[in-house]
Amino acid sequence: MARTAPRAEGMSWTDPACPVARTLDLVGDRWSLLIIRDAMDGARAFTDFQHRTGIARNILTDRLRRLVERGILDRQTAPTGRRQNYVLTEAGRDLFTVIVAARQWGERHAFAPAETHSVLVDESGLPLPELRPTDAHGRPMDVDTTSVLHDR
Amino acid sequence: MARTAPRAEGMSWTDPACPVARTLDLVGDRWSLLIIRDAMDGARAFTDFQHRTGIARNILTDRLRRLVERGILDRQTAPTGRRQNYVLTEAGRDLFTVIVAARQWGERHAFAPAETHSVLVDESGLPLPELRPTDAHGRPMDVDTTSVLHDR
DNA sequence: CCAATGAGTAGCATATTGCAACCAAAATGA
DNA sequence: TCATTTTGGTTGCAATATGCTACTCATTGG
Repeated sequence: MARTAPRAEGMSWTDPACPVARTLDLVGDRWSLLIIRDAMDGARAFTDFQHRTGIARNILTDRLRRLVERGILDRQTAPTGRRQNYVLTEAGRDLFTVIVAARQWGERHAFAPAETHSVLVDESGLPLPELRPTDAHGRPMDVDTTSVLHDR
Repeated sequence: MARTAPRAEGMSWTDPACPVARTLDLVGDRWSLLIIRDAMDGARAFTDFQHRTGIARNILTDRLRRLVERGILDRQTAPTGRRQNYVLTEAGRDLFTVIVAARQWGERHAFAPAETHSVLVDESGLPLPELRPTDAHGRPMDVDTTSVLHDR
């Protein structure tokens, strides 16, 4: 599989050298990650996404088209004819880690102690442990034990 | 430290039960995560953020204010007088995992093979290994080996 | 046949962003 | 000392993006 930058022509990057900025250019709007979240949770059809997110339909049309262009969703016309299915590509499925990180941060910081929320569980029903960046030896890393090399 | 939902009054959640949606409501706009990225990389002053991101100044003013309101940045007036410093709170620093996940996805999927990009390294200069969600026993998890419990 | 569903489009109103100019206090520097 | 620059904004206006409502047009299901 050829690995190419999925930049639909005409698109320009906010900060061409920064992977964080590129990711945000591709999926960093108000709705894209929620659409991807729902795709991961089984949504396939246009109306699935519309009902789960509550997004305006013209915007949904546009976001689905952009996500397809950008190689994150694949649009397949169902054999039955008119129905369209939007399924995650490999790049889309790989956003799982980003979604999990966002989910876990939200659980820790965006809920009052008494509030309940949905939970991500493994096949035996246990919640996933918290993601943690580490160095090559498995030692936990954070903001002040890492740095960004801006050259090369 | 009291753990309260940082919802500045008047704010309403896109999907109150979903931690992903709440995270996006708090930092999911075009600029907030880039501001946080720069804060993690040493930016403190208004003009630091303005130069690194290239964001319009009125929007920067607004985003900094919102991030402070939402408990992600702390605004401190430097002893010297006029200068303001925006520093990450504990919740802000905890977004490290989200930034790392976004960065690594971008490295994998938003660059052509020949392109170069900045790199996140540990104290000995080695790039951080890739984050991977696992279950309680350390087995790698992905989209189809997990599910979201919407109740509770 | 008739109603409902799926996947959109079109037109308009509102909200959000971006740009350029302006401003005042503090620090700098000649 | 006194002008200039830096810092951290604010204001007004233009350009974009988003959302709401109504309309299509082809299938399905009964």
